[in-house]
Amino acid sequence: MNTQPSPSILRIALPVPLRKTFDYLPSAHMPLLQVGMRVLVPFGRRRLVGILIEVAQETTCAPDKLKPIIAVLDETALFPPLIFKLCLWASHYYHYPLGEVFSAAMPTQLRQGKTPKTPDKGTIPAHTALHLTLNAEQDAALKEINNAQGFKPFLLEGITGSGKTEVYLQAIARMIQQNQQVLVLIPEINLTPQTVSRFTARFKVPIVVLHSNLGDKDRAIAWQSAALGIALIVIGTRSAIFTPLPHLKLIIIDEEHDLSFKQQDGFRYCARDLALKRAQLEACPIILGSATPSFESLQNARMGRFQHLMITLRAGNAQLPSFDIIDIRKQKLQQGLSPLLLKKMQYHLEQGNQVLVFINRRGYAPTLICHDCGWVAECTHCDARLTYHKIKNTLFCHHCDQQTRVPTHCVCGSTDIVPLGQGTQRIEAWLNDHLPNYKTVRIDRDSTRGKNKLPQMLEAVQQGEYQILVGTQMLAKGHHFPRVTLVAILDADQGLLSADFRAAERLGQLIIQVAGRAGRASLAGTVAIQTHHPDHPLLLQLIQQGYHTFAETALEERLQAGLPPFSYMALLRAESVLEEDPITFLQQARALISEPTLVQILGPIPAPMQRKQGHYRAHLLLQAKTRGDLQRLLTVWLLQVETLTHKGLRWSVDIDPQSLS
DNA sequence: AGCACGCCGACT
DNA sequence: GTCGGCGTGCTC
Repeated sequence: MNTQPSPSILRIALPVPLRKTFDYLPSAHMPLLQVGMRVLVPFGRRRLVGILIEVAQETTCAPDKLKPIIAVLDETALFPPLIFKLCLWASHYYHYPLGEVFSAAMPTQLRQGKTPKTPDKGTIPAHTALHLTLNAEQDAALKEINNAQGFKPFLLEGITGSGKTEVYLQAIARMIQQNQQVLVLIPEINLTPQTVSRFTARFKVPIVVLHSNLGDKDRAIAWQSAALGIALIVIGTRSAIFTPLPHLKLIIIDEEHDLSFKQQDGFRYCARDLALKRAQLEACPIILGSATPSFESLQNARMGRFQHLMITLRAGNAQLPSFDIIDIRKQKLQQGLSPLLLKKMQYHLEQGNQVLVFINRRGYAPTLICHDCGWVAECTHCDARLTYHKIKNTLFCHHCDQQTRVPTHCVCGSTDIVPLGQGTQRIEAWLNDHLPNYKTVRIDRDSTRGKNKLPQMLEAVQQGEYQILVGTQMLAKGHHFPRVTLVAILDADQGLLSADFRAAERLGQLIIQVAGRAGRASLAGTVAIQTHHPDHPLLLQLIQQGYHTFAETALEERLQAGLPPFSYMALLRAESVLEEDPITFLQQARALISEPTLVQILGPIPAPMQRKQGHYRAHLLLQAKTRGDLQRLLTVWLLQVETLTHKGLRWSVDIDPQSLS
């Protein structure tokens, strides 16, 4: 196509799943234009809000196709240059259409073209700066952070209870004294109340919180308050990484290993990685904090790309928990609990302490089976068994939320249909029956649904209303149970045996995180781990030498196997209601790659759970020794993949996939 | 992704 | 004769 000279061309990124921008003409009365402004444009029969990318002098588009824009929606760029650059970078890195990246980067109301309201200035009372005394390690870490000039990433590895938060707080205090802004990213909504109250109690400065439960209106106001420099501290989940902050001088990623920093659909960005890019653009320090750092971050620290700060002592006089491996081979288990574990539980309960029972499976039983013929209840939309929930006497699919009545008869005519395996509900019920003198509370997604349910339950636990806590992952995240002296991990084997190369890393993180709930204050804690593999070397290393040594060994295995973080992956995912289509599509996509290439291509293969929510899924995995090799291939290849048309087929690229399912 | 246009089956 | 199924194709 010829390049046509033209007076002025407005290049616009639009929220459509196309890897291109669209050119428009200015309208009659045009205010001063800035890149990063929102504009309203005609697009087919619709009107869309887009972002001005460039004012160009020429276009490859046929002149008769060009339409004038309808309106300019901002007086100044909604995306200041730095966030603009971050979005451009993210679009390239994650191979996601630029207009959709911008769309994801702003609050819903602004996406809809509404004008942001100017928030109140907010009163800024004098700082309070009542700090706790730091121990030598905390103090050394803080000094390093305070001395940082320009872009500088820190990995703050501190065991649970070591007072990482106090280090953050004092680093923040210094920034806000100078009227600078700080961005704090946290993993989960559940953590928000505790973290926020800890910050608000300490700092008498405007703080805004950005999380998914915020209404559209409140979110837009909070965002604007940050963008105008009114809020000095911004605490948010994943998407807060895109908030403009004119005086940003420090970024903190708390629990940096947490998977929720990676968006698992659509624009599959990792907020932790974007935060590193942002800190680089902002030329400011960034702290990645965790008791159980991701292997990626540990490797970055080993390579000297991150400065590694370690806190190995617990704050105060709190003692570290001790670990007990319970060999459950040949043991007679009662609802997954071994006699030895029960004995331990009873002992701790008799001492007047609390016990936490961790099982990563909600519901009553993960399977419902016919005792006469072996039939099991399966989801009609997924390749998965249905989980029996006794409380609602219903079968649920945990992958698509399908809900089914519990059958009274099997197809074979038998009425002997029984639950198989254990979930939180079953353990809870069994403990209520067998330890009736102690009150059990169940904490999982089902029991904590509803506003304030979780905080209320946690409060009741603190008050000592319950002696036994049964729950899932939720229990591993951030909440402190000072009176818990025994943590029981009912089944460590799944993590040891899984085919996923990240399973060991996840298990190590989980065990250490759950263990961190116990043994606070002056009460020593014990962690009991039930397993059929009591001699597993990684498990032994984890409990005998700690997470760090465990991770070093596991990283060595990754190196030998050429797996991340020693190689880089991209996953092309495809799904369709037709069984053959995803594989066919991926075969065609693969054929578009001119081999030989430095990128290793694996597949296509059916996804681990081939059918999910009525869709058949398949994967094509790309792996390379360097990011550059992978990125170069993706950039040209995906434009070709985009031209493949398949009715009803949906595909997406996942850069640095965290889960290969 | 929307939202058209477009060409084949059962309804007033 | 029309309403409507979703297959294909375009959007500056």
